[in-house]
Amino acid sequence: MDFSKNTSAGFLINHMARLFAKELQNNIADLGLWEKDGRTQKDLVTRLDLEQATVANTLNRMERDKLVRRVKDPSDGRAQQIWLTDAAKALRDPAQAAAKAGNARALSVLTPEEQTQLLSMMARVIAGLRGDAD
Amino acid sequence: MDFSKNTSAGFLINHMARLFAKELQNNIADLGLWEKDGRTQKDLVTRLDLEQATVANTLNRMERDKLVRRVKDPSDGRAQQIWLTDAAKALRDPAQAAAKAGNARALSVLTPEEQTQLLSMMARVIAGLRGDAD
DNA sequence: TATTATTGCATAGCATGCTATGCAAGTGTA
DNA sequence: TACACTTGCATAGCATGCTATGCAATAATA
Repeated sequence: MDFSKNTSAGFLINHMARLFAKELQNNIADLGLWEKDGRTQKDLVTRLDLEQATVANTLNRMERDKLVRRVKDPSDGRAQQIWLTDAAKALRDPAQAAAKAGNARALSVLTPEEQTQLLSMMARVIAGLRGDAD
Repeated sequence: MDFSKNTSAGFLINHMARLFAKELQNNIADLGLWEKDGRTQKDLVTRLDLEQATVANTLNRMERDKLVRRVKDPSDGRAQQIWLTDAAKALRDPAQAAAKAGNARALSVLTPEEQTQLLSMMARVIAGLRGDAD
C-alpha cells in the first residue's frame, strides 16, 4: 500500500471530514444560534470561522426553509439579528442528541484517552493554522 | 468557552479539513493517477473512496483544464482509461512538494510522536466509519 | 460639514462533495 | 437466441464551502 492515502495528513483529514459529514448531517450554522439567537451575521462568522459569504448563503437557505428570521438591527442599519423560528427550536434537542451519538459512534474505535488526545491535538492544529499561536 | 466548537468531534474535523484545504489546495483526484495513470474511473472511485458521480465531475473539470484525457477501454466498451497529459505530469513534483510542505507546516504544532499518533488515530476512525473493522 | 474610510451584507460564480436517475455495454440464463 | 440483470459512466440538481465585487449605512477626519 504505497498509496499516499494513509500517510498524507491532508487526505486523511478530508476523508475523515467527509465520513463524519455523512454520519452527522451537521447543519453547522445552527450551532452558534442554539446557544443564543438574535446574534448578527458578523457574530456568526467569527464564532464559526466561516467566510461572511458562506454564512450569508447558509442563512438564505435556512430562511428559505423557515429555520431563521432576519430582523434589522435597531441600533445599526447595516446589521441584522438572526432569530430562530419555533420550528428550528423544536429541532434542537433531537439534533444535538443525534450529533452526540454520531460523534460517539465515529470515535468508538478509540479508547476514551485516545479520544481526548485526538480532540485536543485537532484543536491545537486548528489553532496553529489560524495563527492563534503567535 | 462553553461553545461546542472545541468539544464536538464533528465540528473540529470539519474545521480542520477546511483549514487544510486552504493550506494545501488538494486537487485530490490527481493522487491516484500520479502513482500510475491509465486507470479506469471505477478504479479511482475505489481508491479515493469518493462517489462515482463526484469522480466523473472532477474528471470533467480536469479534462476541461487539459489535465487528463479519457480513452475508451479497448477491452470493455463501457469503461475508459484516464491518462494524464504532459501538463499534469509537469505539475506532479511541485504539487507533491507543496502538499508535503503544507502538511508539515499544519502539523508543526505537534511533536513527531503526536503527529504519528494523530495520523494513526485518524486512519482507525476512518476504517471504523467505513466498516472495515467488521 | 463634506469627504473618505470602514463595516455589514448580498450576490455572482466557482470547486468539491453528495444522491437520484438514466443509459449503453457486457453478462447470465431460460 | 431473447430477455433480464449487472456494471461503468454521465447528468441533473442540490449543499456547503470559497473568492471577488458591489452597495448602503456608519464612523472618522480634513
